[in-house]
Amino acid sequence: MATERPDLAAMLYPLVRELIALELPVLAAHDVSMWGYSVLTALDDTPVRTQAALAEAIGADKSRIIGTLDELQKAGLIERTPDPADRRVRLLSITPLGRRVRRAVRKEIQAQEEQVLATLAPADRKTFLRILQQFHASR
Amino acid sequence: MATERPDLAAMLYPLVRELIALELPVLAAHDVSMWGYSVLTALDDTPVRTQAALAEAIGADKSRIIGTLDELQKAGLIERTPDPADRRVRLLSITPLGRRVRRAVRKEIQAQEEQVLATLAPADRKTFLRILQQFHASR
DNA sequence: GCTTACGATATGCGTATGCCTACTATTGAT
DNA sequence: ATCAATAGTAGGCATACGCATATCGTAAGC
Repeated sequence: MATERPDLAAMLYPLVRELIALELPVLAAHDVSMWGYSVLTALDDTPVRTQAALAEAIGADKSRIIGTLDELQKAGLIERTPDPADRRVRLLSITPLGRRVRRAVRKEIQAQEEQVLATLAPADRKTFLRILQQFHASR
Repeated sequence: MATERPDLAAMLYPLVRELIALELPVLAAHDVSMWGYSVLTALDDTPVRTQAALAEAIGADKSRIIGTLDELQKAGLIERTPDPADRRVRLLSITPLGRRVRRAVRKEIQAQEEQVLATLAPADRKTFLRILQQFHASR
């Protein structure tokens, strides 16, 4: 049976808070919002998609995502092209600039994350990352 | 060097979202808010404290925590007694009822968490929990 | 052709958040 | 005795969120 321990959320939430605090300055330096970065990440990993599908994929609200897309488009980081096959649909794609920004941001963010990961023993660090990727891939 | 991987927050946040979704019905069933549960947990683990210290401990706003304390007090889950030594201070303590509620909630929450933890191999599960507790204890 | 369904968009509502100010009672130092 | 600092409390303000609804153009089945 389980040993006495705090709830998972109680342990994870402060960690996430700390990680977000580490991310914010990086995002601000690149003029990208959290949602914007989330969109760039999703588009870089999976090229085209409808906006509704994108919203669902990143856990955002379908109607609230539009301002984010507007900003990204205006900054030249993504493109919204009407689908010739279904003119209701806007095909989303990341631009080369968007890709560069996304990767630069990710690199800096992961550098910040070292402050957290460095506290783990090498074997633990490896296991931890593997488990998280497993969770991430399975949902 | 680091293998290509999503950001920690990108992997952790969906997980936390899922865990919170599992918690909410449990909390609702016991008529306790998330902040309320957070307060009960803090007080059960460390008996007395001033409200300001409590707020800081659970990462809440000093002024926004008051409604939560009012509710908990009204429900008989905590007590606020003036400190005889410094009458500005209200000493906070969890009541026996509060303790029972907190522990019942935690038990049910951790039962829900099994849906997440059960996907891990036994060794991974053990390591994962150990790492999280390590993070949790270190901040 | 007409009706129904769907994608993108805009907007409103209720609520929660972080941050900040102000007020009262009380303390502690001068 | 006076004054600055502190704990708890209350409230305002700007922002963000999830949820719901409405509109408009388009698509597809009948």
